Amino acid sequence: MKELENTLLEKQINPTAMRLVVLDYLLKQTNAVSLTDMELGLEKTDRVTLYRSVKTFEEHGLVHRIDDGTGTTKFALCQPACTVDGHHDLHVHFYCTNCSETHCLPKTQIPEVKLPGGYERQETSLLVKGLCAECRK
Amino acid sequence: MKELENTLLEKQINPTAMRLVVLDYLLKQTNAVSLTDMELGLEKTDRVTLYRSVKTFEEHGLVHRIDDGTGTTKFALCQPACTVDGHHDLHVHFYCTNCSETHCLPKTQIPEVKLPGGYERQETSLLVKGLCAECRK
DNA sequence: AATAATTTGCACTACGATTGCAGGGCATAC
DNA sequence: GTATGCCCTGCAATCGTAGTGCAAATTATT
Ligand SMILES: [Mn+2]
Ligand SMILES: [Mn+2]
Ligand SMILES: [Zn+2]
Ligand SMILES: [Zn+2]
Repeated sequence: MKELENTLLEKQINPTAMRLVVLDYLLKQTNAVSLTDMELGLEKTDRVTLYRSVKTFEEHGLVHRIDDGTGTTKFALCQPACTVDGHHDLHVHFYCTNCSETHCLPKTQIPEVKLPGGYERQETSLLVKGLCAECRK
Repeated sequence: MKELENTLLEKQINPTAMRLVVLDYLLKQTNAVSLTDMELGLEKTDRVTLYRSVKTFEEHGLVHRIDDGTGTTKFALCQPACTVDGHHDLHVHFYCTNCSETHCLPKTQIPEVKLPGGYERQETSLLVKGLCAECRK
């Protein structure tokens, strides 16, 4: 698992046992996951440690947090462009109202929004709710 | 205060004393407000009653809820276009990272987003975080 | 006024997010 | 090899918001 270790090192994250496990888990997901998802998906993990692990990941540009309107924060791995300097990938997120899954749509970028005079943008997030491809079949 | 009463009646909301007070409060706000804001801004109110009042308002197209990423839901009055059939105003919301205020930007509509094949949209929300006009001065 | 329907207030529950702190692991210095 | 310090982990506990159940109060209907 040198691969995993290098991923962390590249983002200047100390590759501890716990963090390697968390990264491994995240790499296997196709949807954004909550802390509870991780807790259930991993053996013998403490919720708070998970919480702090993903927080560290987030601060180093390895994962991004997603607010899908459910009240439970979800997390997903970032595109390579993201660094410790910030998250530089402005893609749309999708929440399926049927299966309750949250997806990143990395190929769907958030369009430019022209703000009224005086406002200064720092971050933008766009969430679409609806039916995912699976649930529409 | 026939005015207030009519506003409620137009949306087919029973104009109780409590609801008139809540509507009056909302009309005076320039920002979106949380339940706690209302609770503090009004005398002698029960949080749960407020909760249910705005819920009713929301269901009848009088207010809309705003998720500004803080974890605390905010509420604001709708544009006239909204009815009991649904909220028909897709404007951008803005959260100021300095003063922590949340604004509706009714003149800034959410642009079209083309979803990948198979996805079906039901709702769209767009949140911009940054500095508001006041805080940038 | 009596009755029925709706609304309100209080108590209590649920749950995710977050903190404090003590103990464990690890690297480095001596 | 042992001591020192720093980072990481796990547990307990707290916080804050959302939400429910039910009885009492209010409002509408007859
Ligand atoms: Mn994403
Ligand atoms: Mn709004
Ligand atoms: Zn789905
Ligand atoms: Zn501001």
